[in-house]
Amino acid sequence: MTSIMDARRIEVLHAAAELLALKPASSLAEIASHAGIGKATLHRYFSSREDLMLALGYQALEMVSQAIQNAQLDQGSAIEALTRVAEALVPLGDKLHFLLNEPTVDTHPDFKAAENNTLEPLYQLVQRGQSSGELRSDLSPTWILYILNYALFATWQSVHEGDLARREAPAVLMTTLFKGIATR
Amino acid sequence: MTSIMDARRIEVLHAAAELLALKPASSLAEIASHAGIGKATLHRYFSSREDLMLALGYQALEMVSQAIQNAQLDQGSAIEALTRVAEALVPLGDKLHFLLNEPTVDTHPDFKAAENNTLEPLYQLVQRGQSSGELRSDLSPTWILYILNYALFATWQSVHEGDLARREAPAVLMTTLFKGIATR
DNA sequence: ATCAAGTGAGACCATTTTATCTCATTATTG
DNA sequence: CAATAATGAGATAAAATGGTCTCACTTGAT
Repeated sequence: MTSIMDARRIEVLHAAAELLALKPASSLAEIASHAGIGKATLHRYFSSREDLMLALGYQALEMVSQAIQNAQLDQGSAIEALTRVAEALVPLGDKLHFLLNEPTVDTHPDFKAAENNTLEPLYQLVQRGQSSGELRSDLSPTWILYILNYALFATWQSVHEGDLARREAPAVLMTTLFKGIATR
Repeated sequence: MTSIMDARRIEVLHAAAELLALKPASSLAEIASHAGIGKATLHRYFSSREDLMLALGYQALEMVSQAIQNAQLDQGSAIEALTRVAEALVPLGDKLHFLLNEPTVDTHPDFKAAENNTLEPLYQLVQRGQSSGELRSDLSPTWILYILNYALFATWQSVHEGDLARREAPAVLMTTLFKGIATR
């Protein structure tokens, strides 16, 4: 009973994320319509807009978490591991895009903590890269994660805008991130 | 008469940009209040919300344009020139931040053109850097401008969040951008 | 000092959006 | 097949917001 509802909720969340990526100011009516359900049903799943947004946020975190697990961060060099995560994350742009803009989500107290929690493995990966000498040690891990995050957004936007081919996007992202834009 | 009103308008715009950077969904009442004026007066300056947002966008472009002119892009190496622009742009974070999220502004037809227009010198600077061999030629200038833009946002956010000292922000930004996060 | 212009506070209306509720219809389950 | 649960469409209320207007008050120019 709840399991089937959970499955349905997830479908709705994906539809919502998809629409919000295109139009961040979508109303609940639009979201329901885009998900192929009625307003009433949407409210049965998520009691308020904030509730929906929060669920959306946690779902996004869950997807990132999955990507991180699949990437097997402890295998191979730190750079290889980072590349694997990035490659897994780039296609998720649509579903993660709203995380940047939506104030509802990142002002919520618990959410920040959850976010830090799921990003923790990445943090440790960066530290491993610094210890092994692969990554610059004169940059703080926090800053490196920041720039990784925003570079991902740049990639998504660029692909969405048509300035960057989807196939080569991850490679361009990684070489830019690792080697920079200057010739050595 | 109009000149004094123009001056007042500009003050209001700065206050509005400041507030919107903190809370992108601010109502007109909040904006007016934060600017220290009444709702009615705000409407006397800007006849509608869209009007205000657009003025905000053009003001932001104007500030960027000024920064570009002051940076004397044709002087010295491309890297030096880029560094000068970035240093000028970093402190303007608050005023430019909303440019990323606000749909009102970047969907407007004329605005995109104006934006491309004021960014044109930067585009040429990047091309100069590629010709002189300072910047990688296997990256498209468009992509380089994208990543520069988002790296700036990362810097603003990072400074705002307290993770990066304002003084060293430009240097960190530029070395990350030019040399990347990997050890050569 | 006087007069005109501009301003602020808030009432007011129209519109949009969230949220609740009802009810007929459809699925589901036993 | 029958009973029960879930759904969709829409009516409705409640809240928020954009935009207009009035009016008393301040400011500044003459």
